[in-house]
Amino acid sequence: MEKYLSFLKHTTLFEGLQEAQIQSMANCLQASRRSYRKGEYVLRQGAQVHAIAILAQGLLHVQKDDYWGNHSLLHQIAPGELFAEAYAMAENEVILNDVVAVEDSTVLFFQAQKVLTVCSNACPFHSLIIQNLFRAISAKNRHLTQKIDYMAQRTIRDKLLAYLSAQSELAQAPTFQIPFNRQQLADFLSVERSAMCRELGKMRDEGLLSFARNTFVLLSPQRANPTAQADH
Amino acid sequence: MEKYLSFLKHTTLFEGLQEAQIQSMANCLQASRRSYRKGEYVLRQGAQVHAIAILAQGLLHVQKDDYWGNHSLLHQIAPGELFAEAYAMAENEVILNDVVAVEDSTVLFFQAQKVLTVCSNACPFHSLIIQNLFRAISAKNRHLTQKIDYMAQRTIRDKLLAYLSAQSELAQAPTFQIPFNRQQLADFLSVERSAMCRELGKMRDEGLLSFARNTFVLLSPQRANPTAQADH
DNA sequence: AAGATTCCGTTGCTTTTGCAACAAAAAGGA
DNA sequence: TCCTTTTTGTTGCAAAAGCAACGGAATCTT
Repeated sequence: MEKYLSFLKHTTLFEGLQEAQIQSMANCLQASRRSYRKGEYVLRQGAQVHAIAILAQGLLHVQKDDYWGNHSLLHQIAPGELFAEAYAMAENEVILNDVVAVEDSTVLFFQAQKVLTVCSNACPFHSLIIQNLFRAISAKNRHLTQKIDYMAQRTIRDKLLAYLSAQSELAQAPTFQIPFNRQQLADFLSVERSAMCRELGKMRDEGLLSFARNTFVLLSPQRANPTAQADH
Repeated sequence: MEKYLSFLKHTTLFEGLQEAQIQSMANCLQASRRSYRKGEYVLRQGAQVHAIAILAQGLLHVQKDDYWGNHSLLHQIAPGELFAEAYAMAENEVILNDVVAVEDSTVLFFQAQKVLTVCSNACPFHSLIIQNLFRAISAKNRHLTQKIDYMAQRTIRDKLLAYLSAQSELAQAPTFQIPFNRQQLADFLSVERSAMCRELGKMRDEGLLSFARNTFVLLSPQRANPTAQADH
C-alpha cells in the first residue's frame, strides 16, 4: 500500500491528509489492493460489495448489457475516482451494473463500515475523511443528474449539444477533447452510433461545430470558423 | 419543531433515534422549517443551498425546464424524503434543477455543516445520523442510476417496460399503482405523452398489460388476462 | 512493410417518435 | 346538477432514429 500514498494524497477521499496520516488510516480502514487485466470484471451485476473502491491506475467502465446485447455505458472511471460507494453500505442491495477494466488497472478497497464509524483508536482525521467522502458522493450524484439532463433531450442533436457544451464549459474553452471514441459516446448517450455520426456531420455542415477524432470545437453560429485538425 | 418529532423518527435520516434524542439534536443541527403553497418554488436553478432538507408534508417535484419550454421531471419527492443533499456541502456549486411544490408543503432544513462535523457537545447519536445520511444518499444514487437505465432504452415501449416492471417488482405484485398521471409519466421518461399513450394502447392490445388510470397490471404474455378496472 | 483490426463516416430503407389538433371521459367547483 | 377544467386517448403527417451493410482511414501487430 505504501507505494500508493503519494497518489492517495491527491484523491478526493484523502484530500487534506499527509502521507503519514493516510498510512496510519489505511490499517484502520482495512485497505486492500487488487489488479485487473484489460477486459476483466471488477464488479458484476448481481454481486454485493461492502468496500469503497478507488481506481489507482488504469481505466474502468461502468456499463450495463441487457439480454439483447444492448450495451449502455453509464460512466467512465479515471484514476483517483471513487466507486462502489453507492452499494457499500446497503445491506441487501445487489449491484445493478458491471464495472469492467478497459485497460490493465489497479483498484484499492476500503471497508465502508470502518470508514463510517469512528474507530476505537480515534484516528484524528477520520472526521475529515467522512466529509471528503460525503463531498465525493454528492459530486457523483450531481454527475448522474447531469447525465440525465443529456439523455432527457429528445433528439440526438440536442443530446450532443447538451453533452458537448457541458464539456466545453468544463474545459473553459470552445476547443476540448472528449474521453470517448464514437461508439463509446453513442453508448454513453444511448443512441445509435451511425445515427449519431450522421447528426455530427450535419451539425458540422451547418457550421455549429467542427471535430477531428475526439477533439471538438464549438463555433458561435454566426461567424467564420476555425477547424479542428486531425492530430498527425 | 416539536410537532414533527414523531414524524422525523420514521425518516431515514433519524432512523434509530428516540424522539427525545432527535429533539436534542435538532438544536445542534440548527433545524428550521418553512411552508410552501402549491406551485411555489422550494429551490431554484442557479441558487445555492447549505442545508439538507426533508419534506415533512406535501409533495414536491424536482424538474427542469429549458428555454423552449421543454419540461422534464427528474424525481418526485414524497414526505420523509431527503433532498438538496447533493448541493449542501458543495462550496461553489449551483443548483441545476428546480424543486416545486405540487401540493401545499412543509419542509425542514438542517445545516449540512453541522450534520457532518461532530459538535462540541458531542451528541452521542451524531455518528448514527452520519451513517443514516450516507445510506440515504447511496439510495438516491441508486435511484438515479435506475432512472438512467429506464431512459437508456431506445424505444418508448422499452422505457415503459423497464419502468413498469421495476414498479411491479417494488410492489412485489403484478398489479400496482404508479405515482404519476400520463403527462407526468411522459415527462419522467422524457417522451411525448401522445406517443406514449399510443404505445400503451398497443401494448394492451397485444396482451402485455392492462391499465386504468394509474393502476397497472403486467400480464405474462402467453395467458388469458385479468383486467385493471377503473375505480368507480 | 504488409496484413489485420479497429474506428469513423456514409447511405438506403423501415420503424418509431414528435407534433398538432381534436374528442371523449373524469374530476372539480359553484 | 350543470358547467368548467383536467386528464386520457386517438390519429395523420412529417421528422428523426434505428438498423444493416459497406468502404476507407487510422492504428496496431508481427
